[in-house]
Amino acid sequence: MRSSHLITRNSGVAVWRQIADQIRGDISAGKMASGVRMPPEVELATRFSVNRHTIRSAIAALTKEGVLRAEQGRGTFVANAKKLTYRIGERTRFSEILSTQVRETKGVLLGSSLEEPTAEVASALGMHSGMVIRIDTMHTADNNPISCATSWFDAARVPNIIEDYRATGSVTAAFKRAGIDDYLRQSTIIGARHADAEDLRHLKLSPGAIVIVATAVNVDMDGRPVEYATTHFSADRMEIAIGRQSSL
Amino acid sequence: MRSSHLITRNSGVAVWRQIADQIRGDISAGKMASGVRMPPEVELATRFSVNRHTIRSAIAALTKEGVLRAEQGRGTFVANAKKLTYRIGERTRFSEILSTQVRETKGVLLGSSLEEPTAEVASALGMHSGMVIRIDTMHTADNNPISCATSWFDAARVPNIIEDYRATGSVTAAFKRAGIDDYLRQSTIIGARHADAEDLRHLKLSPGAIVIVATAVNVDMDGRPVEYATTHFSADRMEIAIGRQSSL
DNA sequence: TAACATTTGTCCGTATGTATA
DNA sequence: GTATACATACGGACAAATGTT
Repeated sequence: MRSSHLITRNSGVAVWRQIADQIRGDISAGKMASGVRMPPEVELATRFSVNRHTIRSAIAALTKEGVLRAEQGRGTFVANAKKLTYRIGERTRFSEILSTQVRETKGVLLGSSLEEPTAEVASALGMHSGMVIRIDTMHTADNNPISCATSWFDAARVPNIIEDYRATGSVTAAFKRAGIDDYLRQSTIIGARHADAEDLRHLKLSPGAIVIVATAVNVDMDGRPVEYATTHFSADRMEIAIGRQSSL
Repeated sequence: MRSSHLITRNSGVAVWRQIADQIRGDISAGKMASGVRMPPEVELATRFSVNRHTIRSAIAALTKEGVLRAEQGRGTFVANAKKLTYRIGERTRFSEILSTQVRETKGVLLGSSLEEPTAEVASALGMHSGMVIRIDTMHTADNNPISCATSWFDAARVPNIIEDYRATGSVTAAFKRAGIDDYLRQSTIIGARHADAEDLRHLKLSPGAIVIVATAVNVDMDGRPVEYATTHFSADRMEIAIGRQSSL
């Protein structure tokens, strides 16, 4: 399809990192299945037209990330596997979406605060006065970190959301305790950027990694906004799907 | 909100490039309006905790990209502007989506071929036999490149798609000529990755840049697939929206 | 067992790029 | 602009582990 082993020099991005990014991309795009043996270092070196040591730097970085696994005398193998798919629709529930793809999902509360809403947050939540509760969370699938999020709620509407989330590890469950039995996804805006320092720490990524940023508004059954959230997904572990069915 | 002027060292990404990426991101996120004067170099240097020479390297790179504009004796100014929003729904038409945000959009045919479909393409188009036509296209908004795409079509269904696209610069218009008056977006899968060499060339990006990859299936009014396409958007110039209305 | 090819791991030195003072 | 320290990339040589003949 679309594969060019081209390296740009003097670009501020080290050659070993460009190669590592390309290999990681190929793996997470499914071009090399889990457990498959990589071509030997010398072959990769000629393919990318670089020194073997440069290939070794790239492999070392990917080994540290857990994407590859090198064995002396035998070769280097693909350790990681396929991407998860996060399907966005009217009913978007984190654990439900992934339940068919992984054994277990978990949500952890990283921090929280009661704060004055910014114009953006107030507008998204349709608020004219009052405070908002902000919670920072991190989510894992089968104990692999896949996303971290910041959510804002109207403090008057769900005053106990912090405690409820900590107890349940789920916004859906926390909403139920606050009397919000159901809610719908009103809008989602999707972008992508380099992972920042926080992303690197929470998602266990290495610098230069990419995160998909989804900014969403959830509304109750009367159409009133109840949650405004931005979620950062590791682009190597997750893709977003829209529409009725997968085409792949 | 979420802004850390944090730099990761020894990551394979030069500090000047990390700073350039961050400034470019801030600009396209709308944090600095078009035409605004940048803070002086010394201030940026203290803000990022780096040497002034390093800031100069970052600014030089962004000037070369056209994101900033340096004026003799006056200072450095933001040349570029806000992100465009690509709203995905049942009726997704490239030029219609952007018509309210830009003056003019254009589609250019980069290349085309008649080929044996891969399993992925055949499955997406619901084909069991026959050849597919592949076209590579590039799209601009007000003469700025914002996306490039590869599309596949059933050759038996739209045999003249290449000529028709070249003449009209639009899939919608080319479909009309083939008797397909209307079509709907069935599914979209969204991911993000580093720009490859082709992306860099077509979208005029610099290495390390990020592209949003949207893989879509369009169906005719009878629900039969008519187009399978993967589009690469520059993540700095575009974001994807889903749902009824923007929340921002 | 032994010899051999293959592949990863480690060491040397050298030139250039990056970042600081 | 100059000087210094470190990261990056290259070239070569050899050691260590593995599998095969």
